[in-house]
This record gives sequence, structure tokens and C-alpha cells, in this order.
Amino acid sequence: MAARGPCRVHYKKKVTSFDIAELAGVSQATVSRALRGSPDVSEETRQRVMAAAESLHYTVDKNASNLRSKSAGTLALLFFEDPTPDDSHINPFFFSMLGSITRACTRQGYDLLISFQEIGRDWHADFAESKKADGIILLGYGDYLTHTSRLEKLSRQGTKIVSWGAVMPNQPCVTIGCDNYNGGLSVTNHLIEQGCKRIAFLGDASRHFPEFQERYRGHLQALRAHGIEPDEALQVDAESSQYSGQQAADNLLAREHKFDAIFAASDLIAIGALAALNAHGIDVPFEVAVAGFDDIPMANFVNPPLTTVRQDTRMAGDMLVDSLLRLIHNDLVTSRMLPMQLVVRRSSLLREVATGSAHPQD
Amino acid sequence: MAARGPCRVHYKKKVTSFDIAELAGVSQATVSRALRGSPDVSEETRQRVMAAAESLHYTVDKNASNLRSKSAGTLALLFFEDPTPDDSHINPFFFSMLGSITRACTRQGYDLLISFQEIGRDWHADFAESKKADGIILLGYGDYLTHTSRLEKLSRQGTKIVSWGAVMPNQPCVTIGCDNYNGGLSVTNHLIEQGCKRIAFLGDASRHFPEFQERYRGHLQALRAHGIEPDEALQVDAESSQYSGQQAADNLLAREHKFDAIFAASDLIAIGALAALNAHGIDVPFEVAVAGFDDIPMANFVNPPLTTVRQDTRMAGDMLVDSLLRLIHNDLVTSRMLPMQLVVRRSSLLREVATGSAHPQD
DNA sequence: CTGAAAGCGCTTACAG
DNA sequence: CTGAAAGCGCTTACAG
Repeated sequence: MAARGPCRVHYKKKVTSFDIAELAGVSQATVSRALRGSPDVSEETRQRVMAAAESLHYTVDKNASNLRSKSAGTLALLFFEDPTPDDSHINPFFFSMLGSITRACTRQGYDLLISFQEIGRDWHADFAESKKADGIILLGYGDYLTHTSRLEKLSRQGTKIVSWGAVMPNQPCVTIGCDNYNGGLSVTNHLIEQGCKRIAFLGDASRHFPEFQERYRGHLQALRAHGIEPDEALQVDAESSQYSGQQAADNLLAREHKFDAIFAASDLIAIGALAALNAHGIDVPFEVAVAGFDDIPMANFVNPPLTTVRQDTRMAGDMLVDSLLRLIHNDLVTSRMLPMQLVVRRSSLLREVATGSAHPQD
Repeated sequence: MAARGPCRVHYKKKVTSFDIAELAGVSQATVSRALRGSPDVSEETRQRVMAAAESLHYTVDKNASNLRSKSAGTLALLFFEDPTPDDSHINPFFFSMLGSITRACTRQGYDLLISFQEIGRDWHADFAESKKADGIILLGYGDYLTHTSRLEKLSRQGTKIVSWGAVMPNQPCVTIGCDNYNGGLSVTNHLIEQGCKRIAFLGDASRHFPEFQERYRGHLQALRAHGIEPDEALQVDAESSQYSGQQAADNLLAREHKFDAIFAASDLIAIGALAALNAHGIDVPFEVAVAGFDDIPMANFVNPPLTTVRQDTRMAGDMLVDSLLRLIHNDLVTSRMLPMQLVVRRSSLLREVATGSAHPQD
């Protein structure tokens, strides 16, 4: 019985470098060299090999080449944000990062593997992860403390890791992050300049969320610099989600402490707060000014448009990939802090300010 | 000179299945079988192998196993949304999909490679893509027509592809999508029930955007079923972005045709329209009711909360991965349409309706 | 149920 | 500048 139908696919034998070698009239080794751009191959030979490869739609088998050369040619992106029941509530900010990281990888000739596995749960899966990729990029607003010991263990095993987050001493791995402290500082300076005196902070400012903590530090510093005594009753914990922001704002309103501004530790929190204020019939910005952090694309389209701190996701992605590759090549790498930029929009505009433009940093 | 410092890393020899074999006192072949869960291995042997593997932190080398078994163990996710200058303006809806696709892959033991390369540009990169992964999942609200011929070519070369999009005859590949037609139908039915008579449609309803086109078809059908003659002046092209939605709404307002509702082809468009209406001091919903499509997480947090059509991203992701795997295994696969659900929120509520619950479909 | 052996498709010293 | 050959770490008939 002649095989037909489902077996059809087997007839098409895989094109290998030997096929190209034969067609180009060279050895298989030379094909490999030519295709990898080795300087040892004469230009004329290379041309012939390239043409042969093209004509047979040949591409190098990644598995074979990686096996042989002992590099995966792949980086892994691990979202370790604390899981929400609903997958969808991931910070859009990280989606921007995803874009820039992907492009940076492509530019560098690496593939990008992606995973949402919580690093907190399945030790084995993480480890497997570390063997499939040459290195790992960590992304998330999750609880750092629960991850720290794990990170240290992975690092000790030689896994190459860079993380987006708070650039601080004693981080378990190379970290790239924005200048959260000065971001917090400029937001609160701006709110004070607008005449706000009782500024609430929405976000968990504990050691578990070092980025929020840094933003809060900047906030406190700005208050003190203006002779305003911080009031603990004006800080309400929140994770980075609209829902959490909404709840935090509701909490704050229930406390019946007066406040004239909200500085939310992230745009999602700010947008949740906006919804809560709205539901209570409170006018933004005239009764309560609001500012966020991240400058997600939506920030410019909520009502009113949200004052926030822009992080340069493009540069962040480039730098994460660049740092990881240096780590992989055993080059020198250090953690780095990226500049940020205050973006003033209507949600905090009580007085005239040069609109749309960045606020000068102090 | 004894090597030190940077060479340190070479001392740590890679753990292979031979090491496990020795430790467990079996052959390397048995290690492989035990770890892959072959029924040919006695439970007792398996236990011993597992323990040995664990104690040496051994994990199977993916490159080697894939090379041998001739499968990449990897699926690729290709975003082919028409590129924006700024990476960040990708539809959050697809981020939800990304989450569910990732999890579905993990469940099935596949890795997920991700790429934003526009399928329209680099033929070679695409082809390479297709060799690195066992199959490709296509995601995007981009212009289908420009991609069709390319898809057909890839399909003909035996590349396994499934696409998220409009389920229609003559699609170049297996397609999973939601019921856009009935989605459009129920939105417009709902708006009419609320008393709206002149309903604008914001979105490119041409063959280039078949999903929008289907939503528009449903919209027209609902109008006609209620004896309302569609007015071409009330359809304005828009791509799926807030900016484009804002512009479209501005355009619509400039036309000075009266309208009492906007049905936006996506939530991003709707949110842009909301911003435009706002800027013009037009009250939503009482002067103009607004509805979108997708139910992105932000839809519930804009002001007012947005009526929209929910697509089940969880099921969508499962189904995309499942279909692709069937395709890879040469099983029978057909395109499938997923149910959708109208979600009524304040942006379209002119009369009393059972709040928060789904609107009964007609 | 287990082992010995072949071989997946490359890369890279080594030798010329 | 090129070729012959070894070998990366697995999986899987094949034989027992």
C-alpha cells in the first residue's frame, strides 16, 4: 500500500546544510562558515552558498546550532507580577516594555521566550526556564521580598538575570529602573506648586514594593522641603491595579481626613482613584488634584487627562537586553537608573502652567 | 598559570543524562525514558532517576531533545498589528490574549516565542520564524488584505498557522475569532432600546478590517430590523487606537450631522471618542450614548464606564493553542467562532436596565 | 522492563 | 581559504 494522505508531509525531506553544500559545490563545513559570516570564506564562495541556500529556502536549524555552540540564542522574559485571578490586569506599562524588549532582542539576533509563571511558585519550572534561555529578564511590580531568596539561589547557580525595578544597594541581581525617588519628588513638588497642601499617597510603600517605596520617599522629601508635615493618615496601601486604586481611594474618603490631592504610585492606581472620586461626585482637579506614575498610553485619554511621570520604555528595553547580554558574555555590568520626566496634564492643573510640556525638574 | 576569574564558569561542567544514569545506576536511555514519562519504565526505576535528576538540578537540554525528536517544542506568537511609531499603542486586548496563550502553552508543555516583526516587511525573517517554532499564532487588528498572499505562501510551504480574527470563508488559514456580527447586532439593538435613533459607527468597515466589517454588518442589520435607514454620513473610519478614535469623533462632530449614539468598533476607539466628546462638553450618555467592543480592563474605569462586548480571552487563547497543536499533529481543525457577551455600563444607560448583567441576546 | 547504538543537523578545532 | 572529522545531548527503533 502506497502511503498517502497524512503521510504526505514526510515526503518533504528537511533541507540541510549538506544539500546546500552539494548545490554550491563546497563542503558542508564551508556552508556553515559562509552562512555564519565567517571571515575565513572567500566572497565568491559565500555568494554561491547564499544563493544555494536561498533557492532551497534553507535556514539554519536552531536546535542543532545551539546544541553545538552551547548557547540558546534565546532570552526569556519572566513576568513575575503577583498573579491576579484575571490574566488581563497586567500593567499596560509592561506591555510597552515588552515591545521594546522584543525589538531589542531582534536587533541583537536573539529570540525572546515569554512566561508568566510566578517565580514564587514552581521552583522547578523556573529552573527549567533558566536552561532554555541564555538569560532571564524579570519584569513586574510584584512583591520583591518573596522573590529575593529565589533570585539569589538562581544567581548562585550561574543563571544570568537582570531585573526591572528599584535600583538599590543589595539587590540580588543587576537591576535597571527609573529614578523613582526623583519622580516622586517632582510630582509632589508640582502638586505643592499648584497649591495643594494635603496630598494623599496611594500605594504600598513598604519594603515589599521598593519602587513604590522610593516614590514615597521622594514624596515625603518634597513635603518636608516645603515645610509640610507628612500625615500618615494620608497614605493608603494599594497594589498596581485600577481596582486596588479605587478601593484605596474609597478607604481614604471613608477616613474623613481632608485632602486636596492624590499622588498615586502608578497610573492604574490613579485611574482607579479617578473612578472612585467620580462616583463620589468629587471634581478633579478642582476639589482633588490627581497624579500617577508610568505614563501608560491610557493616561492621556482618561477624564481628565492624567498628570504622571513618564518612563522611557524604549531606553529601558534596550538597556535590559544590553545588560543581560553583557552578563552572558561575562562583561562588566552595573545596575543603572534611567531618567524620568514629569508630564503635566489636566488632572492636576489648578493654576496656569506651560501646558503639555514637561515640568522642569528641581 | 592557573586559570581563574572569568574562566571560573568553565569549571562547572554541564550535567547530562549520563551523569544521572551513573548516579541512578541505569543506562542513559532509561534516564531519558523515565524523565519523559514513558510507560516502559518501572515505577521504582523512575523514582530513582527522578531523585538523581533532582539532586543534580538536572534538566533536559531542550536543544538536544528537540533536535533529536524533530520538534521545536515552541510556538511563536506574531503580532502583526500595523506598527505605530510608538510601540506602546498596542491594543490591551491582545495583552489579555498574550496571558491566556502563554498559560495554554505552558499547560501543553510548549514554549512561546514572541515577535512583533511586521509580517508585511521581512520575508526572510518570517520564514526563519517558521523554522524556529512548530507553528505560528497570528494576532492583530492589522490590515488583513496586505498579509493574505504572504499567509497563503507560508501555508503552502507547510508552515502551521492559526490566526485570531474574523471567521469567514476563504481565509488563508485556520481562524479563531469571536462572533463579531452578533456582537455588533446586540450593541446596536441595545442602543436602539435605549432610545437612540442616529447611531454613528466609528471604525474602518472595509475589507481591510474584516472584524470591524463584521461588527458593522451586525450594526446595519440591527438598524434595518428596527426600520432605521442607515446613514452613510454616520460611519467614520478609524483604526484601533484612542488617538484614531478621538480624531474620528472630532471628524464626526465637524460634519454637523446629528447623532445620539456612537458605536465604536473597539474600546480604544470608544475611549478616544469619549475624550473628544468630553473636550466638546458633550454629556455621555445623556447627549450621546457610547459603546465599544473588546471589554479591555480599562473599559470599566473610564468615565463613564463603557458599555462594550466582552470577548472571552481565556477561551480564545486555549483555542488558538489547541488548534495550532492539532494542525501540527495533522489532526482535523476548523475555524471557530466564539460566543461574545454584551456588557452594559453607564456610557449607554439612558433608561433603567438590569445593571451590570449581560444583556439578553436577540 | 532495560541497554547498546545510531543519528538528529549543526559548529569548530585541526590539518592542509 | 577549504575539507574531513568529531561531537554537542538527547530520542528511539532494535534486540533482548
